[in-house]
Amino acid sequence: MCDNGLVPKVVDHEGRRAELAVALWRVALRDGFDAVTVRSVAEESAWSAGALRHYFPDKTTMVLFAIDFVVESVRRRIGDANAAAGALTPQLVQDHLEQFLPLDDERRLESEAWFALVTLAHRDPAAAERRTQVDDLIRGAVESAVAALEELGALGAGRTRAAETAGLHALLDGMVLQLLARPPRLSPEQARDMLVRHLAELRASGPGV
Amino acid sequence: MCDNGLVPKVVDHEGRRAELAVALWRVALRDGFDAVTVRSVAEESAWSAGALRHYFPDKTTMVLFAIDFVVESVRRRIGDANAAAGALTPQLVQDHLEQFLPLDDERRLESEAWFALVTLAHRDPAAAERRTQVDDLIRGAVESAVAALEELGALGAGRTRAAETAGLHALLDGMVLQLLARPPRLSPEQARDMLVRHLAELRASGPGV
DNA sequence: TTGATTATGACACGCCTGTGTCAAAAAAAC
DNA sequence: GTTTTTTTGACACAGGCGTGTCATAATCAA
Repeated sequence: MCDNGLVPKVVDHEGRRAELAVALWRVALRDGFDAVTVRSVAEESAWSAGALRHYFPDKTTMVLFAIDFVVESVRRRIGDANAAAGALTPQLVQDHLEQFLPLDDERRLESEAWFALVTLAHRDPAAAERRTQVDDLIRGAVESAVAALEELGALGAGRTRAAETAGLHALLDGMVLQLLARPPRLSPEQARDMLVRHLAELRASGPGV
Repeated sequence: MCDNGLVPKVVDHEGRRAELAVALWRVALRDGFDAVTVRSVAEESAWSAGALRHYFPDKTTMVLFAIDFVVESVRRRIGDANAAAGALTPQLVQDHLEQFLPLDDERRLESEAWFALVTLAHRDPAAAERRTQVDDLIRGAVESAVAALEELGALGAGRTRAAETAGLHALLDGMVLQLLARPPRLSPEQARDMLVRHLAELRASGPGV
């Protein structure tokens, strides 16, 4: 393309995409996910609608990128926390699991993104596949939390890692849903309490032992 | 209007509305809730789009009616089961709670309706109010289940009705979400097991006792 | 049969959507 | 300044949406 040595204007495509993703989530959180259109994101980001097409071939790609963008930030945060973690303690496990609950603005955005993905997955096969990946990510984090409890000797007799992971995962999903509801059906304090109680529960022997 | 004693043609409005609601859910289950439009419901019900306006002033009213239609059928089914119930047993409590899980086609429709309501409530205040009512209905049913366990002496020491109700409600919501996922993250058998285990858990003493 | 009254549904209007097109602006090497 | 390439964004198009309008069909008492 540049056989003659001329160098064209270059822009940071990835950076621009990230900027657009942020604008998209601003719209989604303010006006609801259905208000996310090519035009609304364009206006929010102060660019023209046509310009968006130079970074995303279509709307679906844009939305999925925005979702991946958030998922990646969650992954990074969790990774950082793991790296910075000192001695394994029950409190650490609790903190680890709380990363998936919308207990502050940052995590509320992430939970909203998760919910948007769940909704989207209901009609779009591509989004459904993405949802499975995200669910696997959460499932893995929950499983490692349960494994940590086991290592700490905080997993009661008669409890299997698989069963407790599945149960805890379902509980977390439900809690997110109720924390996200407007008006909220669960306060952050109640949610934390619920998690504390559940982890304490896992300390005792399982049912039928 | 009928001063001269003439009686115009009469139709069963409520029956027609019910028929349209059924058609709406057929569309929603087959093509996704976003495929529900005035035109698609009209085609599904083999009526003209304009005809629908004679039974619902607008689309929102139609959708909310369809949701209420399902909620009412749930309420009726639960009420019938309660009336027909014999002696209070743990199995009865289990059955009662399973009514809220999408374990067969009928209850899958109901759960889909619930999920559609949750989604809708995210953007529409009227739907949000409806969602609160439905959540209260579920919450009440869960609470009465916990109360039944207490009566049966199947609620361990150190467990409060409020806390266990909230926890069980969140767990159920999460289970529904995972049962509804495609591909399902939870099989009906796993879901039933999870519920059995949770109820058995409630039999034991609570954490910290 | 007739006439009053409602039920019905075809049609069109305006809006918003995603998405192509294409001329103009911008940037960097010469 | 000139030239070449990429970036940019205004514009238009087709399609689907919710929702009004209004002539026609259907119904039943007289």
